[in-house]
Amino acid sequence: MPELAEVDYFRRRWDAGVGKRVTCVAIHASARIFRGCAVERLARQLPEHSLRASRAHGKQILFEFTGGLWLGVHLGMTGELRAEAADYPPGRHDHLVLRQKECALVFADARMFGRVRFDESGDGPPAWWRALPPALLDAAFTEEYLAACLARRARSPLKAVLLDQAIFPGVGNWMADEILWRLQWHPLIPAGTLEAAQRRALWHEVRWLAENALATIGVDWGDPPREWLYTHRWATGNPCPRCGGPLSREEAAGRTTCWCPACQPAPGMLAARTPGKPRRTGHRRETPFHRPPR
DNA sequence: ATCTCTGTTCACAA
DNA sequence: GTTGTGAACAGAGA
Repeated sequence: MPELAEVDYFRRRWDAGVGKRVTCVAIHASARIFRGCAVERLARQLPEHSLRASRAHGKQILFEFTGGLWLGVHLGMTGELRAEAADYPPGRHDHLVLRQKECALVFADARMFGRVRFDESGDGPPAWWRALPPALLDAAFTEEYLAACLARRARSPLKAVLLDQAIFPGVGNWMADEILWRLQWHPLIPAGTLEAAQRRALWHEVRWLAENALATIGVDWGDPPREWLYTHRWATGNPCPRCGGPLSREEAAGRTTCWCPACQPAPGMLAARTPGKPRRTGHRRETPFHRPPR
């Protein structure tokens, strides 16, 4: 479920516990989400320490505690973070519960593709966090950097490259499809065929979508504007919000991919075209739609 | 019963 | 070194 904006939404669910002390920790110690994690250390060290702050980077989340303790969270496919009442009784999939006097911070994950890390790296974030590539909205995510990444994956379909977390941290299946649809490029065009102007258009589109997804989904789990592909991409044959033609859904780069055959012609027929000005539709959300998490 | 899914990793092939 | 494929992980919902 979670991509960049959803991840940030879930990260903020735990803001309820910032500045507050952890009294005890409840854990499903053998749950798969703790693979490679020092669970016993986590359960022993966290109590009596306070949650200080959190940050997100793509699909990764990092919680900082006093005492130089760090909790890393990846939500996988079905992970979620919630703040519940202090006396909340953990459910079957609530694998990690940090109890505080005021509330209970819960990490739940039915399928357990997610992951929890625990580090005692002191003042600075753990090594794995510092090794993350430039975030999409970071100043280091430059057009030149992007060009170098595309060159390295020149023969891969662009859809596959967009899903590469080492290049586009936080982009998942729906964001990749949204970006391609907005650019009117077919998902299978090779990343190396983009010309300079097209690489620039891609750079702009990626940043635009990251910002605007954070501003809609990231804030309150609201649906993105109807002008986006997002709300239409779930069923084959739904009308393309740009041209009204039927949308296609097929597997590409190992994932179900939705695109408009009319707006995004196949690679053999027409190479990726350069849009004049990047489209700027859907800035505002006309019909606020609030859906509770889960 | 069967299929799908907003993710990642690993083994293996070319 | 790059790229593609399939399996595996594990559960819920249609």
